[in-house]
Amino acid sequence: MPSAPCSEIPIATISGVFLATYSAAGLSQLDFPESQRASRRMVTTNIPLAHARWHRLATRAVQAVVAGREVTELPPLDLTRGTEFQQQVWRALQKIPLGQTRSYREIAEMIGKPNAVRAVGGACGANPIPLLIPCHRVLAANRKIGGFSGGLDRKKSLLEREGVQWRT
DNA sequence: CCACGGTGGTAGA
DNA sequence: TCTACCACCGTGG
Repeated sequence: MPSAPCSEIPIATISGVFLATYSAAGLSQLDFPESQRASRRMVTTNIPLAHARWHRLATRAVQAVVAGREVTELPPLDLTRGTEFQQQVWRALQKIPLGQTRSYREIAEMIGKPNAVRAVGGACGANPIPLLIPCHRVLAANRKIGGFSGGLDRKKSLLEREGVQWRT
């Protein structure tokens, strides 16, 4: 029995070609078009049926977020690569509705660690599935843009499409 | 250990 | 408002 390999499959959007990675448990990673990983992508052949099914959902979901539309259905997300703390943060991020934002402090409070504010920032930066785990909807407490590992320009355009305002 | 963040709150100019 | 300074805490080396 071959151990289940990961599939890497591109997702074409109006903002470039992302790269989705699937494990046996679900979507495990999403890379930005300009990332090394996305540009060096190998074409995965013999894609398992489960991965193909998840990919259809992931494709629609990524295209929706990029366009500022509501996500209807997500594939299962495999977050097991993260630490316990990171997984808590990532789950909290998933609760932020389209068009809304939270501060790093509010996320820290949501997971019951009100003082772990900076660590929350770190966990956001380690988010393996940006867009679908909407770390772009986290702003600084003063309502300024904050940071974004995928590039601030991308964060800004995502927020713009969702109709979110921030302070310059 | 130590150093480093996608922070936040305070103080003073 | 802007700057400087520091407490805070999870990660990775």
